[in-house]
Amino acid sequence: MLGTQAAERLPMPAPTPATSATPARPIRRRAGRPTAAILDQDGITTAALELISTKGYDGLTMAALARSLGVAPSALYNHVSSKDDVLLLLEDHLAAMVDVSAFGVEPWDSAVRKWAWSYRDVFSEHTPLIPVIAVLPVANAPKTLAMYEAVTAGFREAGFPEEKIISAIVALEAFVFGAAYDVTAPEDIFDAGSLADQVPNFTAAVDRLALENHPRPTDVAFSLGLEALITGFGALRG
Amino acid sequence: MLGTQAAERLPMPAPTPATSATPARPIRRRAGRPTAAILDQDGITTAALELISTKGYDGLTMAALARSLGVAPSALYNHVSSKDDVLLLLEDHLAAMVDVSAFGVEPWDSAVRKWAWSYRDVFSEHTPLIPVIAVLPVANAPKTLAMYEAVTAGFREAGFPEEKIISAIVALEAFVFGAAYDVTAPEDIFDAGSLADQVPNFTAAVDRLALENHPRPTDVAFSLGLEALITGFGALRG
DNA sequence: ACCAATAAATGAATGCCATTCATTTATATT
DNA sequence: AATATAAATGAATGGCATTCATTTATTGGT
Repeated sequence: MLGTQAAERLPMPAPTPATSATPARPIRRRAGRPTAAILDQDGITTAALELISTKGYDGLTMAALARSLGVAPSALYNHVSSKDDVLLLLEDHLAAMVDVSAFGVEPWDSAVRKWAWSYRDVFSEHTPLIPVIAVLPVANAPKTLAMYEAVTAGFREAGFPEEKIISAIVALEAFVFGAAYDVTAPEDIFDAGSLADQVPNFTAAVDRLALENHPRPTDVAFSLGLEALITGFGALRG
Repeated sequence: MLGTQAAERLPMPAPTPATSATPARPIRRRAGRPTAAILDQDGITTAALELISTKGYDGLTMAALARSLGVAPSALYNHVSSKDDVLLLLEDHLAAMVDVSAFGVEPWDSAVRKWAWSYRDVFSEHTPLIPVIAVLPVANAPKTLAMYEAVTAGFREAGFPEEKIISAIVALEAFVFGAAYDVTAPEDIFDAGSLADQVPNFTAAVDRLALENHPRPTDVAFSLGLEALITGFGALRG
């Protein structure tokens, strides 16, 4: 789907008739306004996601992005103001993938649970966006705003005191973002190595957790914290 | 101009390692092993912190760091393997500033409270380190390890079930890191701007919180979440 | 139907960045 | 005394985001 969309935007033959069926890279297009616009923000977002999924965030450079779209790097700047702007587009796209469907339908606690888990899952694959989100005014991210609206409405309907709704969402979000980082941590992150004998309590606790043989320790920690937050916040409802 | 080191233009003498009697403004040092080593990891860490406090993390470049120490950029690589290595040194230095003194002295809940608040306060000034911490094996960070040891011991002494200690700490840490980002957010981050009428519940909740007129909304959210976590985890103690 | 303005592309800079490398030389080791 | 090592220098290297002058097809006004 991604490749298809990008390919459809490629002008087939402009100066020299191209015989190749799949001109993935080096079409030489002459400068000047093309018959139809090649780029737009949706296409850039889609191409960026595709690039990230294959090359990771290290591979997301303006040059690589332009190349995947069959365009010169400078052409991108007619549609985004900076690379941060691209990250903003990505963030808003991903916000729309977070599951808020249970709010107003299921009980408050299970709606929060679904939201938080999906929120964490979506952004654990995109942690480089988190520093951007933290500083991003929501006014520039309509889908993110829509997510907040759904969650806020769910809290209100559940009888949450109005003046605490935003604080509770912010706290849950903080936990979600931190937990998203935790997902990316290497398995042996808590291996103390040669210093193990200097931290006996810590080493024992790490070993003890390993004995439980959980498939994903990060999920255990997330569940533990999330349930505590849900229980604590649930008590605030009137 | 490119070749001449800018040490002469330094407005203030660089913080030099205690072991070095090197003049603050070396005019032109010839290549080769100096009488006494100019650089070491402590000096690099101190200079990096100073640089960050004046120029921010954007100003923390290997070139700027070298300049503040009065050496060539390449000299740094005799003492650190990469810029990420510098960030690691910073992280470990900061971990030692986190307050774990209450564990084993005060009741468990107030010890956790003090730890979490100071942890957040320390790293809210250093959020660019958070992505590094998340992937950093603790074996390379002795002071960080010492912090974990103190916290783990405190949990055990408080009667926390051994197999849940690490998960609880990980969850608390996730919340702390996320909250550290939140501290850096601009005040008007939740201003929906022209889209306000499309998100009435959200806008109302934001306005309602503003009515409370708290000095720092971020602190209200942090307190709300932290107290829920402390209450929830406290119930796990045997 | 012309003509000016605009939008959207090109490619060639620009300047910054982390990192590497050959070289130098004072000190430490044998 | 000879040699090895540690720690510095300065000159690349390659990658990066971004800017700018230029080109040209389309649009909108008269």
